[in-house]
Formats: sequence, structure tokens, C-alpha cells
Amino acid sequence: MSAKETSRKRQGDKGQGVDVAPQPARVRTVKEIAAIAKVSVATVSRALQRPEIVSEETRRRIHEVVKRLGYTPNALARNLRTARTRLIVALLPDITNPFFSEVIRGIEQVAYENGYSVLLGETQSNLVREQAYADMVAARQADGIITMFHRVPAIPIDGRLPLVNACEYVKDSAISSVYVDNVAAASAAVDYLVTLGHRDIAFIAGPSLSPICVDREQGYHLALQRANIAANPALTAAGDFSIEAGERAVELFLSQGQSFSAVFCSNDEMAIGAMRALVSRGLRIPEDVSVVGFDDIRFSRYTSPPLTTISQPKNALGREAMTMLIEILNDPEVPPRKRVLSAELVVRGSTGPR
Amino acid sequence: MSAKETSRKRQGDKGQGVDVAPQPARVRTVKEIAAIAKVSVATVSRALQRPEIVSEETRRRIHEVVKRLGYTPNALARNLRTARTRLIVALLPDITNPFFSEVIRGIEQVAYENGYSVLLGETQSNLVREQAYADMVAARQADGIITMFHRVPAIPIDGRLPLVNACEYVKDSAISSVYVDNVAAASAAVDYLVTLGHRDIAFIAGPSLSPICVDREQGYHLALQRANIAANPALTAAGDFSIEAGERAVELFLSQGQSFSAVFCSNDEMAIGAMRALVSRGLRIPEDVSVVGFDDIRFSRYTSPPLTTISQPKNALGREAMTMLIEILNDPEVPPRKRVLSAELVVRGSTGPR
DNA sequence: CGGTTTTATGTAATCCATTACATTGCGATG
DNA sequence: CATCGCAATGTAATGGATTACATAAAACCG
Repeated sequence: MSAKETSRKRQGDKGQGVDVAPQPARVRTVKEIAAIAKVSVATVSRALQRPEIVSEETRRRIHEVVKRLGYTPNALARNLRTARTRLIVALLPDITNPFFSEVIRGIEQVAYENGYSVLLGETQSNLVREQAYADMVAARQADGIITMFHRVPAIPIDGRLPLVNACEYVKDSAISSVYVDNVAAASAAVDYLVTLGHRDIAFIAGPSLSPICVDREQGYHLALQRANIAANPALTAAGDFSIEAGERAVELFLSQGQSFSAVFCSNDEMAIGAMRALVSRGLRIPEDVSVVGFDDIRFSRYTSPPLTTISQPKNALGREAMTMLIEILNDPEVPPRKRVLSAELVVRGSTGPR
Repeated sequence: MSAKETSRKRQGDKGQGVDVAPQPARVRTVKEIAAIAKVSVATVSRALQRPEIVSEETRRRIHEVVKRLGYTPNALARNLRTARTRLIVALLPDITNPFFSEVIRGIEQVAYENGYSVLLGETQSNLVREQAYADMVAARQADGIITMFHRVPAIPIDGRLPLVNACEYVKDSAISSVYVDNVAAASAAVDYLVTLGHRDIAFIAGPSLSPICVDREQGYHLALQRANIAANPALTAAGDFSIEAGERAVELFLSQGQSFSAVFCSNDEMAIGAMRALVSRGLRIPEDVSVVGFDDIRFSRYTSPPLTTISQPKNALGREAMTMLIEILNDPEVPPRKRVLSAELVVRGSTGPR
């Protein structure tokens, strides 16, 4: 390219006469396009933004130049001027967790339908990272943010904040959230185990910092109460949503000599870990122990036996979250709200009669 | 806050005298900060960018105002002016695929060490989406891009392009890539099966558009050749990397009455599907059929039996990709290069002697 | 045909921060 | 004491688009 340039001492030889510029070859701007197309910058901008208000002839000419030179408007300049980016950031603690992927798909569908793009940020539950991404909104690099964990980063924007909390929720009523009724879902799962005749039902909890986990535990207790079963505290173990945590919990129960015929887990990954630990101890699923998970991630269909679990409406959660965010973006006056969806039990092979 | 505001009819009562402005409450700009701190905009900018060149006293005053008003500089304006964003976009076809998550972690580590932030884009192998994200670079919303699929979107930036292709590669030598030696890895996997005494080894291929899949297939054939085994074309099936594809492939082999004692799969998810199909037909793993995957995703450790697979250096792939991208960003002159890492076989329970 | 819209385009202000260059004040040096 | 250098700060240009407002030409109308 630079070789070509030096050899092009005599310019304007490529037809058209004088208007073939010296081809500065660097990055293009509206100005250049305007000069080459022999119109003003305003017209170029219009031809690109609202083609219908530019005359057929001019529009064609401008588009030809734009295409020929491979011009892409500088989005920073545009966004600076218009004070909007049409970008939203979706934050999730862990992209590995298949639960989120469908939620994201829901977010992206609605975003796309409304002319927004979605960028993902993985926070690894790290407060600093959560804040760093949230700052993008304050710094005007994104219009809004959807968070999928139980903390809400501060966004120092006066007026209300363009944030929706999805899948989780925080008590603060100023924060819009979309999530499922975890108490109802968890108790439905345990109800089902009770129906199957189980009475010694273990529970593997999730991180207790997260309100949804507290709710799931509450649902578990609620169902036991309804069935007049006294909860055995030794049959509840704390976990952190990982496969390993599920394994450890079961090891713990077994090593303590606890007897139980069913385990309800706060998420599918822990259920997978639990199943693994049970099998490695020679127990059969579901003949000896029934296992129920929560979330219905894609892999839960492929465990052996396939996992009975609570299926969250993942796509709907995402769609709803994005819809709410767009509402907020369009009208800062809309009050924050909590939207609660319902989840349903999916019975597969990991549960059976006692 | 708004309640407080309305009650603050008489302003300036909070000490300091006249300089406590009427609190315009809208978005802050350097100008406002400068006015309140009684300095010029240049000094404010300096106090924030290079504090050391501003006098102790002034710096303190400015920082106080910045903090008090919750001022965040407009990143669009900054990036526009400085022509860099310190943002890079990492594109992956499918966030569900656990293979990528570790790669991304590697990317983020190096990015962070160098002051960059990473935004993720899921393309779902959709050309339009790939291009849309890539356009962010052309539009100056991001400095560079790492792609994790086998197509390279066009980025109409004159000069070289700030793009690194990771995990996959394209033939084009103008594109920098980081990937593993798939031929060697695949043949090592098959060599191992041969060592175990297997001779009827089936192969489930990945998308043939992807060069790495072609390489894996080539590795398979290479190993067979080395062992003087004639390849049976009926024992090769096409797949698309999904669990379902693995199931279908095995169903196909079995329904055709093919006899085989081992299956080598182009990725772990297909291997999981294959195992599932084998088990549901009553075959035991590894007693009746050995299964080998590729990638070593997190779940492969938790299948039953645990999957023998090729472990890609996922973190290193990510780190290396980001390192290369930073090199390119720092010096546009560095020539593109292909970096090939090696992968190793991890033997677990899904393989056994014939 | 004069006057009023409408359509197409241009001029210049604007968005907000960064930074080159200019200015000021002060201590150091000869 | 004049001069120089340096430190601290200010002034104004700049980045690249969008768009309010202005203007010119064309279309319309009675």
C-alpha cells in the first residue's frame, strides 16, 4: 500500500478528473466522504441515517463512495453526540454455568428485536469486576446493564439506574428484577419426593448469601412441614453450586451414617456431583436414593439416569429482563418492579418410589 | 435524595459559601468539576489522568469534588479523542460450550494485566452476528478482537487488522492464530486405542468446514495407517459437535450392524452423546466399547465412566491469543503468525483393552 | 404570476474530554 | 539583578459525528 502510494506521484489519473483525491488511505471520516461525493457532511450523515430524506440521486452517489472506500462511521463520535450507544451489558458470574446461556439467548432475542446489541461480561463473582463493568454505563459506553447475581453494583447516574437484575433478586425495591418463585418451586420438588414415599430427604443448599438460595431452602422446609416431617438438620449441607460441593455433601452425609432415601439439591451441578458420589459408594439411583436438581441445565438430560429437576423458564427470564430494561431506557419514569415467573418440575429417571 | 433536594430551598448552607453550586443534578462534565474546583478543565483532566503532574493541593481539591459529585468521565469523549478504547471483544460461537470458558479466562488474565477489558459476544455461528461484532472494531468501539471459530470477519481498517483467531485457524497467512496441533493430538488418541488392542475404531467427525476438524480426521487416518489398519469408511460419521450428533452417529453405526470396539470423537460433547447411545443399547463402557473425546471439558471428568480425552491447553490458548493481540495493538508492524501449542491425552475410565 | 409550502442541501454549533501550546511565577544560576 | 529552567496552570484546538437552523430551489395554489 505504501509502495503504491509512493509510485503514485501523478495523481488523478484514474479517470473522473480532479475529484479523485490523493487517497490518504488512513481512516475515513464523514468529511472525506462528503468531499469526494461533493456534498456536505450533513448530507452524508443523513444519507446514512435517514436515507429517505435524501434525494435518490445524491443518496446513490454517497452510498457508492461509502462502499468504495469502506467507510464505517466512528461510533464513538456518534454515540457521544446522540448520548446513546444501543449497547447493553449482561453480567454473569460464570460463563461455564450452562444455566445462563439460555437466559442470555432470551436477552439477545429481545435486544435484537429492539435494535440493541449485547455484550457479555464474566465477573467470577468478583466485586471489583462487577463494578468495572457497571462503570461502563456511568461512562456512557453502554446504555444499560443486566446483572445475574445477587449484588447490585453502584451506578452513579443521577435519576434512576438502567439496571435489571435477572434470575436473582435483591431485597431493595428500587431494583427491577425478574426471577422465579423459588419457594414454590423448591417445595414442589420436595412435595413430589414426599408423594413418592420419601421421608428422609436431604438438602444440599447453595450460597446462603443469595436470596434465591434462602428461598429454595425455605421451600424445602415448607414442604417438609406440610408433610409433617420433622426436618433433620444433619441432612442439610451447605454448597457453592459446584459439582464438587455436591460430592462433598453426599460424602458428608454418608460418612456421618445418616440415612436418607432422597436428596434435593439447590442446583443441577450439585445434583450431578451428588449422583456421582452416590454411585461411587455403590448406591443405585433411583432405587436406593432419589436425586432432584434445580435449573434444568442442558447436561441434566444426559446424566445417567437423567436428572429430575426444576426447570426454570430460562429463555423467558432473559426476554423479560431485557424487556424491562428497554422500558426503563425508553422512559426513565417507569417505576422499578419485580417480576416473578414460575418454574416447573420435570420428572426424569433420577427419582423413584422409596 | 429527591426529598432532600426539595427541602434544600435555601442553598449554600452547607458551608463553603458561594461556591456550592445550585447542584444541577444532571450528568457531570469536566467543565462543571473545573468550575466547582476553581481550576481549568485541563487541570481536572490532568488530575485524573496523571495526578503526579498536578500540585498536591490542587489534586486533593479536585479529587474531593469528583468524589463528592460522583463524577465519571465520559469514556466516549475520551476514547474519541485518544483513539483507543482499551476494550477488546472476544467472539465465541456458543457460550454454552464449556470448552471456551477456560480459554476466555486465559484471555481475561492477560487482558487485565495489560489494562484491557474483555467483552464477550456469542455469535451462534451466525455470519451476520460475527460481522456485527467485528464492525465494532471498525467503528472504533473496541481496539481488537479475538475470534474462536473458523471464519474471519472482514474489518475494513486500512493497514493490518487487530484480530487473532484462537482455538481454530484459517489458512490465510495474514491472520494470526493460536491453536493446537490437532493432527498430532488426534493421532495420539487413536495410537492409544491401537495400543489397547483396538482395530475397529469408529470416528465421529466435527463440522468439515472447520480446518481443525479436518486435521483431527487426518490424525485419525494417520494413526490407522501407522498401525496398518485399513480405514473403514462406514465407521466414520459426520457430526456437528452436539451431544445429539454423538448419539445419532452411534445409532447409525449400530443400525448398520457395524462392528467396532472403540469410538474416537472430535469433541467431548459428541463423546458424551456416543456414550449415552451405547449405554442405552446395553453396551458397557469400556468393556464392550472404548470411547475417547477431544477438548477435556469440565464435564468429561464427571461422566460415568469418566471420559478419556485429549486435553487442550485451554488457558494457554487464551493467554497466548491475548498476548498476540496486544503485540499487534502495540505495534501494527508485527507480522501475523501462527502459534501451535500441543495437547495431551488424558486417560480416564472410558477406555480399556479390547 | 406572486406567494406559500415542501424538498434538498448547506453552515455551524454541539457532544465531552484530551492535550499542544502559551503563560505565569518562582527559585536557581552566573 | 537579569536570565533561564521548571513547575503549575490556563486557553483553545481537536477528535468525528449529529442536527438545529438557514437557505435555495422546486412545487403548488388561487
